[in-house]
Amino acid sequence: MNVQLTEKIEIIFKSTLELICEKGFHGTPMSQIAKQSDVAIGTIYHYFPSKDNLIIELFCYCKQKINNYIFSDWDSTLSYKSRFYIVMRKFCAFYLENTDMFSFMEQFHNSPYLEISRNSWEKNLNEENNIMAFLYEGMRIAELRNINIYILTSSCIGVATSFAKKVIYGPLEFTDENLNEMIEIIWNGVKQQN
Amino acid sequence: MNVQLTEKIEIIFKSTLELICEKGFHGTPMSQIAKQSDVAIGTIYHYFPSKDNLIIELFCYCKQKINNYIFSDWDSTLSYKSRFYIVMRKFCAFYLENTDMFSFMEQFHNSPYLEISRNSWEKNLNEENNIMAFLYEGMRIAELRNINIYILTSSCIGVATSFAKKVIYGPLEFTDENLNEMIEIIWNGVKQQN
Amino acid sequence: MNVQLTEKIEIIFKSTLELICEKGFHGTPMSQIAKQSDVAIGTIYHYFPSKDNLIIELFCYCKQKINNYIFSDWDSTLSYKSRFYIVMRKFCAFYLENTDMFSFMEQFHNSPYLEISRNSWEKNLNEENNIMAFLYEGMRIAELRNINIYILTSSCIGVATSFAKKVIYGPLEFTDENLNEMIEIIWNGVKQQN
Amino acid sequence: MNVQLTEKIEIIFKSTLELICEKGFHGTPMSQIAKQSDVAIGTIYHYFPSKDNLIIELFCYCKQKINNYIFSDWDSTLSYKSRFYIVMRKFCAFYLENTDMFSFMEQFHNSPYLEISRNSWEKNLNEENNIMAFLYEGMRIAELRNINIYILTSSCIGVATSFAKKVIYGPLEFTDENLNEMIEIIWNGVKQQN
DNA sequence: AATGAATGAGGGTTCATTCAT
DNA sequence: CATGAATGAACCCTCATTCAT
Repeated sequence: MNVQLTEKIEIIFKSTLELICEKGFHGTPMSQIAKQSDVAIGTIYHYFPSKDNLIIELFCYCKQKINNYIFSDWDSTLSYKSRFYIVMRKFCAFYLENTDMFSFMEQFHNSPYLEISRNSWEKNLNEENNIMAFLYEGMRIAELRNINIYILTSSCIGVATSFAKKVIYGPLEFTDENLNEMIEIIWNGVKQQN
Repeated sequence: MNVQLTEKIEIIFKSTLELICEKGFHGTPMSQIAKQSDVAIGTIYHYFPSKDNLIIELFCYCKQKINNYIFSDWDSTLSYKSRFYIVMRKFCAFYLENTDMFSFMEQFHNSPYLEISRNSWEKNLNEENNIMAFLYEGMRIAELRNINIYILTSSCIGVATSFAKKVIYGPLEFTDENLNEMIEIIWNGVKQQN
Repeated sequence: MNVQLTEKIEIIFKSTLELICEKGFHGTPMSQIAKQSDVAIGTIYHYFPSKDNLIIELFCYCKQKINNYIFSDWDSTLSYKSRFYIVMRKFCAFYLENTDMFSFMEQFHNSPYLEISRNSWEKNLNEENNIMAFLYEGMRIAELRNINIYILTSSCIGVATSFAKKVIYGPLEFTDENLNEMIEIIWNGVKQQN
Repeated sequence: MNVQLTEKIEIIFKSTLELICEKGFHGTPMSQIAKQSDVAIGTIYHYFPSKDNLIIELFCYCKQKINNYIFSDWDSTLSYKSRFYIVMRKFCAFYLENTDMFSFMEQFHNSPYLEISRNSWEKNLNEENNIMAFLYEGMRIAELRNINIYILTSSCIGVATSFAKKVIYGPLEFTDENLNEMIEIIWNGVKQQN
């Protein structure tokens, strides 16, 4: 992120998330963000040079949020499998407690913004990178099968994301049982087969 | 689909896919679709009552296409596992040979269009439902673990989709080895554990 | 009128009247006139070179219709006053039985069409001219005050038109009593004062 | 009216009147109103949510204007007949000095706008209501014949309107003599007959 | 005579952005 | 810092008209 996180900016972020979740990127004009945030349009432009920039900064903000959430209270004494379950569970939990962010992130990931803004966030740490590091570790200590890291990351995140989407939009309940089932599937798939 | 598939409409679909893939929904004005299709704007509106409708019809068209692709040449004498691999492989192959459609479908699935248009396509057969039927069969004949169908479908499709995305945008090569690796992960996750 | 009055043309006129009455000139596209008339757009253009022309011809058609209606069954043996009442009564009756035409004529009279098309209809006989002749006669035989003919015509038609409008859109009932009251007002105003 | 009457809005109103008078509602695009007003299109939309709304507000504005004009300098010590002549004379004078408004009002009264917008203006005082009150008074003090109020109002306004139209478009001169003649006609029609 | 698919200029409207206050 | 009136390019869409059949 390139903006200081003042209270006003957090309000703008929050309003933007709500509106984009409900109406999509292009159903969310700056004028409405201003109104919902209870600031003038000019004020938003004081902090963000453009709408695109606001959205990209918001993306970075969300990445940071989930990243912090997943890897807070990290207990490296736990078994790898336990930590794997925790990571996956927290990934889902975060987005299911912050469906606005989930909706936003999914829209962002599937929009031209992603490529336009790659430079802005790629170097930063992000949840995927940290998860990547965690998965590398799993391979190194032979808890995970030794395969292409991108297959590994995309599999874990892909399943978790699909799961979250089914819960949010679809007919899947967010129960411990369902969550564990899902994680088990992917764990069984990626763990070192004996 | 509610439109007859004439040659003109296929051209409009093709142009729309190309443009949306490159520029996104909202970077693709009707005027450009018309130009790329070499028809007048009015002609598009002769077939589709609105841009939204064009996009929704295109979605249905794509669903039908991939569906036909996956389940053509279906050989029910093969083992379930073999057929599972084929379904997954074809799913990926289709989208990697039709990256325009992939990009479009992903954008669509993560946009307000999905809910707006649910009625238009839900009753139709679609690839997910057929895959769903195939997964149901797997559970019935005890080749797959007996779990919530939505966890099952979203896992399979989620992983395959992530895989395709990594190939298209990212650093993953579309080799048989990588493809098999990916399918193996999910197969190991969902197959009946003995 | 410059078109032969075939059955098809009468249907087109009828549809046009209905639509314009309900939606106004510009809420009535040629495509809808075609649909309502159950003919192809091209067919309308076969008979009328343009929409403007259709509307102007329709205007002439309506003028002729009311003209014929008012001056049919003309009994020149009646007293002038009786005939005055008859003319006024028939004027109102026609439009109240043909509110589509009334709405159309009023819109037409207050639109740029009127001037554009003046040449097309001015030379033709029309109800106003006949009424004008009738009022001239009234002055000549000293039944009416001897005043500017345009004040006379516009007064008679102005009152009758306002009356009809109040009946159609407003809170006035079309009873013999009200009708006579209205005619009496204008008759008292224009008759030769003794 | 629902808009504050700033200088800018008055310019927009004035430009709109001029254009609509010359070209009609539908020959007057927003782009031309903007150009004639020397503001950007967006500025008009800043004050009026739509073209329809602009036209309806303009209607209310005109009603207020003529109302104020007719009933300013009201001298209740004058005889009823004198005041009747003044009201009628002012009604005509206003529209003949403001032919743009006359043309606009007539178009409006004969368009679907009238019904669409009835709610917007019906509760407000308006010239017709005040004229109505004045005519009620005339009946109460036995200066006017005791008849249906709607016949009364529509007669007075109908004649005056026809008169103004003949002056503006037709071959009638706006002289005191013609004006008085017209008013006399209607006065003779509505006054208490002795 | 009759059809209706095709055209594209032109309309109403939106909304990211600017800038004077 | 904050405001929000003003801007105008660009969008979606309409509809009178044409013309090949």
